[in-house]
Amino acid sequence: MTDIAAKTFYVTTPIYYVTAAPSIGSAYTTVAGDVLTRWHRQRGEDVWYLTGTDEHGQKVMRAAAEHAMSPQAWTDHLVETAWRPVLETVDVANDQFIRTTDPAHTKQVQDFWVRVRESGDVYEGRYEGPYCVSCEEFKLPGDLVLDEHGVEVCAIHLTPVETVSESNYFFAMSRYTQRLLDLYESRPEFVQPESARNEVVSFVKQGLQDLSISRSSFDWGVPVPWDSSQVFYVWIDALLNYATAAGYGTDKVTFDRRWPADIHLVGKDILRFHAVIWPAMLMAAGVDVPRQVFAHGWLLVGGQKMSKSKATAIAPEVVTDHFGSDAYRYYFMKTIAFGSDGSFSWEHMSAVYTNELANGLGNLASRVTAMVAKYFDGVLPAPTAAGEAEQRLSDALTSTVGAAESAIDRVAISEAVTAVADFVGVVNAYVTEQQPWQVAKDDSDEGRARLGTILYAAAESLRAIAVLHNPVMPKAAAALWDAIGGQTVGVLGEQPLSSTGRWGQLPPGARLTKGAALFPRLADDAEPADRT
RNA sequence: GGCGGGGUAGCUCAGGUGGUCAGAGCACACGGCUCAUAAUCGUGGUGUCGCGGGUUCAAGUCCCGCCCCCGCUACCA
Repeated sequence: MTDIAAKTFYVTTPIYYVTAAPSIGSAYTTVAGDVLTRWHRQRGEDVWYLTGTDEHGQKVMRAAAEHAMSPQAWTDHLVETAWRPVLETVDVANDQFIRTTDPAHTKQVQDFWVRVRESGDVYEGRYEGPYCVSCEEFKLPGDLVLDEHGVEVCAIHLTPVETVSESNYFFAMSRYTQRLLDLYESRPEFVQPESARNEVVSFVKQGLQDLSISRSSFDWGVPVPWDSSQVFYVWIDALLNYATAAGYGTDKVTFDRRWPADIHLVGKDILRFHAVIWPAMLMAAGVDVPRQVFAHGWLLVGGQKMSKSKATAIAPEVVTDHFGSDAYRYYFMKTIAFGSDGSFSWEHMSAVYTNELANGLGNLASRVTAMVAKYFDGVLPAPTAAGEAEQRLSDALTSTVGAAESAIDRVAISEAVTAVADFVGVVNAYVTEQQPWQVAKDDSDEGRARLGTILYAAAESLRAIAVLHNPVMPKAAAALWDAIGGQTVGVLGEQPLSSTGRWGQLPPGARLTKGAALFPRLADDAEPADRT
């Protein structure tokens, strides 16, 4: 990790829009990024994990007004009471938290666009669209409904909309249509998964229009430096966070090392901004585009997309209060194929917790440490009588590590977690088949040797499981590491994943302790009535 | 309307290029074991693979038509 030449890995979450508090959906994205972060970090890479908040724009202004607060006071409040705390709720180890209201960011946004303007890709034009006088804002086609006379009216006020135009600055994005198509073509991994890539390509193939990048109808945004009557359109400011956070324009050495970002994790609702507008902006400024934009799916609750307006949004702490952060992370990472939509239900989560964590991993750790305590006074015996069964176990571990590592490389997080979970099952079966409690009845040297070998193999397997699960369940992995005397091997977080499969790392003589249950059985599995 | 994804066991889902592809996990049933968090291990699946045609010796797997669900089809984020 101190190797200066270590491979770098820069991963980002979206900058979350602070109109409300985080739900399990945003925490899902953040956890995914955290798992990738911890995984790559444990490979010895120089990882940087960025998350943060998007705080400008009309909607934030409006949300603030509804709470009788200034936009700045509102975002300060929400960031400090909700968005930063949720990182702890789901146990995320980000390196940086950027707010788009940070002066360091806004300054670079301005410089960036001055540069693009000087290169000739920004021009003044007029934005024209349907405008509702009562709402005092431009409307989108979807915001309009037809009245009984077939006239388009504002869906809120049911009054006719006017066609209004305002003077804005435009980014000549249309010039980048072909370069973007070339990008998607030459680097298929740029947008993933495949379904997301298809949508982006078909969208861009229609031909891109230029993008209005400033607004003059409100002032909660980054001021346009060459025209004080305008602020930048929120996305045009927000997307730049990924670069400004990495030192764009301020710290060349750092920026050159981190950029381009290895992966931007985004929900599929904001895919286009990241896969079309963002690379076009970077091209215009002569900056490398990121290596990958990965769109994950929706969290479905009761078969429907979770939604705040439908009151189906669930606060992460409602789940973690009951199941804990490790189980939260495990559940979402393992049961949902990353990139696909996924179902969440309290019942399913309870089942997964009980079967896989309490009865599976937790109980395995419990039975192994209990037997080492019972038969060897807590001191790990040497494996002096290893045979075919141990070889098979060791082989299973090797293939588990290989499968998990390759899955992470494909951002197939659930496959990686599943591989490790399956190995837990293999170890449980090994213990049951070897029947150490029967072997323990044999007091001969051979019997003792065999018993010691079985328990060693089981403990050594737990060692690997702790290392492999560490990126996903840091707290439980640490507790397990502690229980098997892992400190005799080293610091858990510094165990290289690549060599986890090397058998025999836990030294005989290590002290094992049966501590508290890793995942206690949960008595009351009823879903809290108030989930928001 | 166009484009893309999907409709497979009670539930959640796997099933490139057609022939052990009719599967996994959960749930359920039975059996074993007793070290362990009443945990664990083993065994058990006769499902019209959305509907109707077609191609083929052989089709969830290819072709045609149809039904249903979801996403995208640009400046809310």
